[in-house]
Amino acid sequence: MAQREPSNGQIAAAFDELGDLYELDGAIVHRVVAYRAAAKAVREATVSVAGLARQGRATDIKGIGKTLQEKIVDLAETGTIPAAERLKAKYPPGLVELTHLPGLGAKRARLLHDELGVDSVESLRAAALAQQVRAVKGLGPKFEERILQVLAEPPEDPATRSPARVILPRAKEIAEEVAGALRERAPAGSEVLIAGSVRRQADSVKDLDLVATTTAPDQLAASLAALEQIDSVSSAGEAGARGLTHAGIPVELRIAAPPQRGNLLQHLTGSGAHNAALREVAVRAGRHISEYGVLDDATGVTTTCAEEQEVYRLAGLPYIEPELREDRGELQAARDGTLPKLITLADIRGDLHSHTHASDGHNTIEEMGTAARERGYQYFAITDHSASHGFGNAVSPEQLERQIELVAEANERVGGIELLAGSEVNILPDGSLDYDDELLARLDWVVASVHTSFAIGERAMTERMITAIEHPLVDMIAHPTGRLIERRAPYAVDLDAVFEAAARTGTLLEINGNPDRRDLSDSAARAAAAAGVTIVIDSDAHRVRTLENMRWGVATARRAWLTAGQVANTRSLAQLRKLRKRARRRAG
DNA sequence: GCCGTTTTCGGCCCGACTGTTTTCAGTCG
Repeated sequence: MAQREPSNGQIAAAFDELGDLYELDGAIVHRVVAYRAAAKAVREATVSVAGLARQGRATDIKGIGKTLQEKIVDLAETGTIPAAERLKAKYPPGLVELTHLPGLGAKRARLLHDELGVDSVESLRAAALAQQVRAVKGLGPKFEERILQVLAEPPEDPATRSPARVILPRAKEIAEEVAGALRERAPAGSEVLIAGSVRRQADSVKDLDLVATTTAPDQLAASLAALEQIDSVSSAGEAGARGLTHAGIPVELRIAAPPQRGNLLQHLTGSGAHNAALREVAVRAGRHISEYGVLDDATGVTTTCAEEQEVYRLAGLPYIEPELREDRGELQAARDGTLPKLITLADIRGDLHSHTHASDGHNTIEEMGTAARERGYQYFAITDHSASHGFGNAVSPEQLERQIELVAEANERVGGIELLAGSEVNILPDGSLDYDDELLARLDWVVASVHTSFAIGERAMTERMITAIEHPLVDMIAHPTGRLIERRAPYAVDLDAVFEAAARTGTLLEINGNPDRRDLSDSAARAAAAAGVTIVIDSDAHRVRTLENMRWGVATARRAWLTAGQVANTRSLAQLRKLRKRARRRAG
């Protein structure tokens, strides 16, 4: 193959762009929506969609049909999509950019183009300043003013439309502060609940959604402006209020009468795609779901629901957990009765990835072990970095031997929990490890992971990972894709091949609970489990406080549809030990 | 352009807000 395969990100971007172009061209909205849905599906895919398309299997992905599969093949073989080239010749790139401005969409961009020859941010600004925009039929002075305001907005380029997303713990913390402050100001009996992507426990969040029930809606909505977390409020009434935190995160507060609490909570929890799909299911059953109730076609009666369960029941479905509401097959599973019983934090019986001040952690073995015991764990692995970590405080082989003794001593002193002597060993670029086998064989728990040389290319990285996975003494691979949420993309690696090797060898793959990582991701962990891989959820704690990160790993596991049975560290230590490769080998 | 407990054709959520309108179109979530 002469040409490098387009990445999933590149394919998704091409579909988003093609959607924008078709929208400018006046295509029916469903076609445009189909492109955007396909872009999202490709972006979430864990394997090379270009590779799938070449084999004719991209249509297995929901949202990709024969036409889009052909376009992916075109993109892979020629570097472009003919339809996109044709449309790009028709509409200048600046025009597409205009459709991303707030308040402007395809229709108005096209109108400005046809009437005034506007084809860029610059020419739009000039037309608005010359008061030509207000003269266009259908537009007016208010719209023109708004345009100038939008174009003047510092500091970001208004055309990039990329509001910073906040990782989940930060978003959750602010949401809880705002909700708590609202509760304090609300009359007795009021309720303030967190909805939206925070409730779905997404990797990151772009706005905060709150649902309140109260007897004094005007008063509650007005009180949002008075909160110390809130910078400004753009609207407030009995239906709710919208504001901006000092960190620039939009907050939407919606208020319902108590009997409609379930309808509004369901609506505002989303996701948008889940709600749209749920409402389609309901329509087929002759019902119409909105945030106000469920309208029955046959009787003309709208039923309100105090609880979300009731909304789903009226759609003919069992309750669906918030973490599953991403339109990733949950409605089908609900109908078929195959929704998983999701793992919870309470199912976790041990943590198998942690650091002490022997490497880059901040507490002693004893402090970490005691804190783990206080969390109710039965076992806890100390896995400091190996010799070639490269970020200081590397543990030499001699130091690791000493560490094994220290863990054994701490185990005596702490009591009530089994401390395991382990290591997080570097996977070198050729797939080898940086301790010798004799030393590794003495450890209770061997974690291997990549910390250097991320950009060696997909083939080399895949071979590197598989070599480590096939190592008989490696129990688990930590943070298998190296991603950092909102900061660093996963390194190029063939996850299908990694999952196959892990399943074949009985090597466990981690969901790392560090909220910047959550690696494997939800969709990758789901694919891994489907491939027969057993998952471990860890905190990767570097101090006592971050043992708490286990919860973000569990959140990702829930979004990955995982049950307790698919996660190794929900088992007793005796059962966990039987899972280890070396035990399986002995058992034959 | 996708998809199938009605379907290989004919559908494809629901409502708020804004600004332009005189009954609605466009945009947004």
